[in-house]
Amino acid sequence: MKTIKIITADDHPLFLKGLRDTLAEEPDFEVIDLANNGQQALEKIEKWQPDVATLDLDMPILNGIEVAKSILKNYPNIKIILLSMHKDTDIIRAAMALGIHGYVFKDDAVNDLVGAVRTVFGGENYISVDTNKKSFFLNNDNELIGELTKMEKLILREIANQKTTKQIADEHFISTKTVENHRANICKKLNLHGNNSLLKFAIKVSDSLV
Amino acid sequence: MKTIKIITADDHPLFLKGLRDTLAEEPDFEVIDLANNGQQALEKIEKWQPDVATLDLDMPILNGIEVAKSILKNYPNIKIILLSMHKDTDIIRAAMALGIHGYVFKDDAVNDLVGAVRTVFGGENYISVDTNKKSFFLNNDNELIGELTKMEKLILREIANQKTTKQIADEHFISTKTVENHRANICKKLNLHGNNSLLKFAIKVSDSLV
DNA sequence: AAAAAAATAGTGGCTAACCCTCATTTTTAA
DNA sequence: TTAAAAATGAGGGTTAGCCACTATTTTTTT
Repeated sequence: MKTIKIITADDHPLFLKGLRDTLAEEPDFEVIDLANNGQQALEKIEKWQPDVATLDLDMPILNGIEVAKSILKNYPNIKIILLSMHKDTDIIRAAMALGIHGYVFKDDAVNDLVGAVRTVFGGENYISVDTNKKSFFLNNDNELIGELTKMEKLILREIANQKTTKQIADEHFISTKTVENHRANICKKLNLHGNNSLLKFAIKVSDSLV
Repeated sequence: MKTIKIITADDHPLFLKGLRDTLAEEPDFEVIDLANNGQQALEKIEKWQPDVATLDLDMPILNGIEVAKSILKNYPNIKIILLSMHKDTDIIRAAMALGIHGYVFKDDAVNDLVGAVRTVFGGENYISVDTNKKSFFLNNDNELIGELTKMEKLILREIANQKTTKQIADEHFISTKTVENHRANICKKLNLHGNNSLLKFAIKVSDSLV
């Protein structure tokens, strides 16, 4: 039986140990290397070419999304599972839109991770949520953030960085009205409505905006 | 040789597993029970009367500080080690002032926890020293949050959950004006000014709100 | 070169959040 | 059992973001 080669990255040593031990309990899994941050994860994944990489979302230097982007682009055969504290639909949607294969909540990791590794290794996607929610995500074809233009992404990042419309306008030498138009267009594309909805969204997905 | 009896509490199963495994590797340590939240921790500590209890700071129902207070008051012989993500000097100072015996950063837990258990069991206090780690974890948001009243914390949580003033008012059967007053008082206590500053803050620290 | 998309800028209206002040009742603590 | 703290409620004002339009210039694509 072929073993599934895995590389695991997390910046909390104890969590990393827990992940490694959980995975190592499976006889057909082989944790070939570990990483403490995104940069190291990228290097080790490129060096070892594992079957599956499990990446923490919040890591120093490079976060999980940034590592995933690079891997997905250069090594499309390597399956990526993202681990996160956040059970946030918007972040999950953004991650899956990037082409990440699995999304596991850290709270559920001890139960779900082994299944997630087998699932993505088999070529399917895995999201650890209640089944009713799962179907919603898998059927959702909206690429959302991916549909934004360069300027719209820039402004979304600025909003996530707590900038006001006026600040953004001043710093980029454009009219506040232009910024407002971009805001409106972003809201339309992302189906956001109501008071401060864009600000809320921007802050929530700020990890995913690179 | 007498074994050191330990109870460990953490709301993240994988972290809890990591802690248990780390402690269980020591031949003279005995992890007699585990807990997933503060309430359970309190019950199990009272039931088993361990030598040492390691408590996560951020746990649902009761946080580590609250559990520690109760234990220290009723069972002064049980040693308490607090585990936290936050390298916040004010929190550490507050914890040690309460009479807590050890304070270990989760980042360093895999290296420091065994030593911490031996040290506090021997009757001394233990604080895991900041090695070369990232200083951006040092923020005083949590200290400020501690000064909020129950109602203010509740409303801050609701704001972090994307609720509007009207929604909060309706769901708790109080006037929107009351909610607005609480918002204003929270802003004062936290030194927040300007448009949507409270919303931004609430979303930012939503992980720390227990 | 023409068409499409993106970036630019504006008018005007609306609402939620912020900000200040004040007052009453309830709960907690000294 | 008082005094302090917390929770409740309100008036009145400012502002930033949302919303629905229209319109010109620049860039990209076909």
